[in-house]
Amino acid sequence: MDTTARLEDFHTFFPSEMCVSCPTRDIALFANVTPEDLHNMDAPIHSEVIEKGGKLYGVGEPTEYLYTLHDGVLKLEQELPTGEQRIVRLLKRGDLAGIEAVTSGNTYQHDAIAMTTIRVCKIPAEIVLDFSTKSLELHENLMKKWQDALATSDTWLTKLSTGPSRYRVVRLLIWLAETCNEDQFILPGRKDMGNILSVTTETASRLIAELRRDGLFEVHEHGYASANVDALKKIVKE
Amino acid sequence: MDTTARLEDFHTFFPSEMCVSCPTRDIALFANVTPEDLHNMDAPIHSEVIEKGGKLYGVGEPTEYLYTLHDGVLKLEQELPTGEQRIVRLLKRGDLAGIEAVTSGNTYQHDAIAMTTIRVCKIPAEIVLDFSTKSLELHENLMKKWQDALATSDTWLTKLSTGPSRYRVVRLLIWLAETCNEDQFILPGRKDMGNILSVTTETASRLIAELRRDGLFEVHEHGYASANVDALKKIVKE
DNA sequence: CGGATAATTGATGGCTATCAACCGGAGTGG
DNA sequence: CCACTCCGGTTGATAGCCATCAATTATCCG
Repeated sequence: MDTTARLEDFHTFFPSEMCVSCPTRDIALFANVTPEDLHNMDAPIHSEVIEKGGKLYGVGEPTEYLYTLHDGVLKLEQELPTGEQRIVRLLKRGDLAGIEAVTSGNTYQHDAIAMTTIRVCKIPAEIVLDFSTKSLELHENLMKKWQDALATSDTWLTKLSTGPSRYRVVRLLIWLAETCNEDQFILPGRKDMGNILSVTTETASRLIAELRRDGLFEVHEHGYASANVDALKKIVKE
Repeated sequence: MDTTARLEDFHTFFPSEMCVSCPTRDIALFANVTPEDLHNMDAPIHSEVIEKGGKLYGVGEPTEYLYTLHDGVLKLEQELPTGEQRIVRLLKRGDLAGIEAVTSGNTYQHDAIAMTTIRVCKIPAEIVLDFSTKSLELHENLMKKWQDALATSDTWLTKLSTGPSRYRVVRLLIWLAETCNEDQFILPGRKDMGNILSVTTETASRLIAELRRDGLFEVHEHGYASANVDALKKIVKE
C-alpha cells in the first residue's frame, strides 16, 4: 500500500450550507452553534477521506487546520529519541484532531495516522479562533473538547500505563468497548496495542490470544471485536 | 501531621485591587487581561496557603474554584480500583489547578495535594466562565493552559511511562530540571517518583542512588536537587 | 532521646523483553 | 493457477529486569 497520505477531496462547502444538516454535528465542534453564527463563518471547509495508514498531519507541521472526525479511528503518536513510538490518543467519531491549532503560532504535536479509512472535516484554524469568542456555544464546545482530551490522557496514564501487562490489555479492551457506543469495536493491531500500552507486540499478542481462549472476547472480520465487559471488569476489580 | 487540608486564609481581595500588581500575573491566567476587565470581575478572590501534605481539592468534589499556583509544587493524582495511586501531573508556579471547573456541571478529576507548602489564588469558576468570552486575553490564556496541560500529559505518556525504569528516572530528572527555570529543583520523594513513573519506591530509590553515585546529580537540603542535564540527556539519547 | 517516617540495600522469584521460528492471508508475478 | 514474498499474528525458549519481601540505616520532629 502507498504509505504516504492519500488525501481525496470529498466535498468543499461553507459552514452555512452543510453543517446544519451534518450527522456528526450534535457531538462535534459546531454542536448547538446557531445557524446565524454558522452563516457568518464564510471560510471554505473541506470534507476529506484518508485511507487506512494515511497521514492526516505530522509532528512539526504548522497548525493551519482542525479536523472533526466523522468516521473511522485515528491515532495520535509521538516518537522518542530512542526510536520507540508511543500512541498517546485514539480519536473516534466526533473527536477533534489537531486541537492545538487554536492557540496561535504553533505546530502539530503528533503524527496523526488513520487506523482505518477515515472521513474528516478540515476546518481552518482561523475560523475557530475568530468565532470561539463570538459564539458562546463554540467556546463551550471547545472547552469540552480540551477537557475530553485531557481526561482521556489521564485515563491512559492511570489505567493503560500502570500495573501488569495483563491488566493493561484488559483495561484497553474495556475502554475500547465503552467508548465505542456499539456492541463491536475496532481492535487495534498488536503493534499498535503495544504502542498504546508500552508493551511489546509479542506480549500484547500472547495476552489477547489468552483472553480469547478464555472466552472473554471475540474477534470478528474486518478488524472488529466484541468483549464481555463485565467479565473483564472483574479481572481488574472495577 | 494533620493530613486533612489546612486552609489558612491569607488575604481576600477583588481582581481590580491586587491582580494588576501580582508577581505571578505575567505567566498566570490573568496575564495581559486589561485592568478594565479585571475591574469588572467583582467577585472576591482568596489567596491561600496550604502546608505540605494538605489537600487543595479531591476527586468528585464539585468544581467551584480554579487555583493559580504562586509558589510550591502541587501533585494531581488519581486512584485505581486496585488501590495504586498514580500522579498524572505536577504543577508549579503559574500553573492552573482545577481547570476542569471551566466546563459546567463538573467535579474535580484528581486529588490535588501539596508536595511542598504552596500558595494559591482561589478563583471562583463563574468569574472565568463569564469573562472567558468577554476578555480576548483571558480566552487565549485559558486555551494556552489547556494546551500546556495536554502537552505535559503527552510528555508523561511518552517519556515517563515508556522504556526501562532507568530511562524513566533520568527523563523525570531532566523534566524537573528544565521546567523549573532555576538551577535547583524540588526532588519528589521516592514514593511519589514511583507514582509518577509507575515503578516501585525501591526501584526509584536504587536508580536515584546510583545516579547520585555516578555524579549525575546532587541532593541538597530541604528537598532540593540539581542535575547535570547534559550528561543525563546523553543517557536517553536526547 | 525516642518514635515515626523515608530512604537504602539485599535476596529472590516472576514477569516481560528479546530472539527466534512458524503460520496464514494478501498481494504479486511467472 | 500456482509459487513466492511480505506482513501480521502466534508461540516457544531464555535472559534480564524489576516487583516483592525483608532488614537496616538515615532523617525528621516532638
